Amino acid sequence: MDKAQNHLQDTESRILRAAEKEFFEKGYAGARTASIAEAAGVTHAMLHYYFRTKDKLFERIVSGKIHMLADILLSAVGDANLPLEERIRQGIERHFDFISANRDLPRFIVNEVLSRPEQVDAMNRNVQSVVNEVLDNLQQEIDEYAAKGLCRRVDARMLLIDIVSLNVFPFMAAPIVYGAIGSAYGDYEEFLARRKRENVKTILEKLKIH
Amino acid sequence: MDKAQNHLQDTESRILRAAEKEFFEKGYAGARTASIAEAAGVTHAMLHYYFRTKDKLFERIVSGKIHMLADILLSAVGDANLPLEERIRQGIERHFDFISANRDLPRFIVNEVLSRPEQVDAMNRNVQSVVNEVLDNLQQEIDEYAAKGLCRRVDARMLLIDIVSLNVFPFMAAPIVYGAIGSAYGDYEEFLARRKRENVKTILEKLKIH
DNA sequence: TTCGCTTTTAACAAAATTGTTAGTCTTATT
DNA sequence: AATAAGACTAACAATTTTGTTAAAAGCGAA
Repeated sequence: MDKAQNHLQDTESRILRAAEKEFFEKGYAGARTASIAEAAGVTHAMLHYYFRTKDKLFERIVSGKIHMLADILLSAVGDANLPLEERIRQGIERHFDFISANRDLPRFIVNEVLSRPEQVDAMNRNVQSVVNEVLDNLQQEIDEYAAKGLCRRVDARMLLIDIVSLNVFPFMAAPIVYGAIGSAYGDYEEFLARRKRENVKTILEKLKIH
Repeated sequence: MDKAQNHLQDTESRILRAAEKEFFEKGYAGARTASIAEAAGVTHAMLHYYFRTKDKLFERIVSGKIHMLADILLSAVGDANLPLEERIRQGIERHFDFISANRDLPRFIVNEVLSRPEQVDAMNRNVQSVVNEVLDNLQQEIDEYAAKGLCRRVDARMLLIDIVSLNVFPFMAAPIVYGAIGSAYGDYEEFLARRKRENVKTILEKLKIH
């Protein structure tokens, strides 16, 4: 061990965990450094000792989350040996499951990251190349299938926006979407399972030749 | 006139306009009453004179916006004489145009309203009855068409969630969606026009019998 | 004009919030 | 054990932010 280890977890990571929770729930402006320290079970000054300022602590959280986004995009690409339809189904489901496992991440990104132009730039720089690569491959595969008459020649970029929109929005607006409509399908988890199937169906329908 | 009219606009509405802008841009926690007063061109104390507290001013803005949501839903219902497909197309387009004309409204609602449970309840109470009425009518019409073999028997509730998701998400996440993908289609307005057509197509595809 | 009401101002008060600092405690190493 | 480095605490300072208040100014009606 290159560091002294405290009983349960070291102070720095306790602060980070508490900070993530606070920033996710209240946003940057609404978050209080004192609340973070209290939730982490440390004195207020420790937060400044480890991270200097509220801003630097926030940046640290954000940069971790931005990396998650690139990761999930790549991991959703899936197995190149599968037939196109199956790959797309798998991609949609993996993306949906990721959002489901990180339910307040989209709102955090949209609210806190997108309102800071510098971070939008950083994010686009990080994401754009991998997105374009994924999209170019997908488009090529769609075109090949279409040439053989196996699917329609749809636009891969539009398809990606469709998928992300369908998967993400119901989580972001969950209290209204479920409150006003979704509750007709049972409890929240049942509703989500239904949405997941529906989204796969919606997207595959666009590809299918009838 | 029952009130003295100042040169351009009375103080109260100038504060309201400035407040809406500030709350939309920075959220409740990030908004500063001093900035609002300055932007409105009045002294800081006037804000408290007219609205007592920052909170009451915020509630006033929110309640106006919640009413807009119910209105657009109803106005998107459209002309009952049109054939089903045309009505749905019109509904999607009207909804899209409304969001396009109020581009930061969705983010405001999701960020600021959905994080306050009392307001979510208020909103659901306001919206739920009209949503259910609209949905019941739509479902009935879909079923009639389906019985005649004119369309597929799709679930109206799922369809509504699809429409709202497809229309709203690209606006909420505009900086990434356009920055990473959309810019391939030209300028932002061109991209939006393309998205609008694409969304109509996606939804109608779900209904179509091939 | 004078009276009474609303609107506006400037200064102030109270609380909250971020950040600092001087000094103490702990711990590993020699 | 002595030392030095890092971890930690408590108290404090500076600023920001919301909200108040007492008095002044504006304005219509009697």
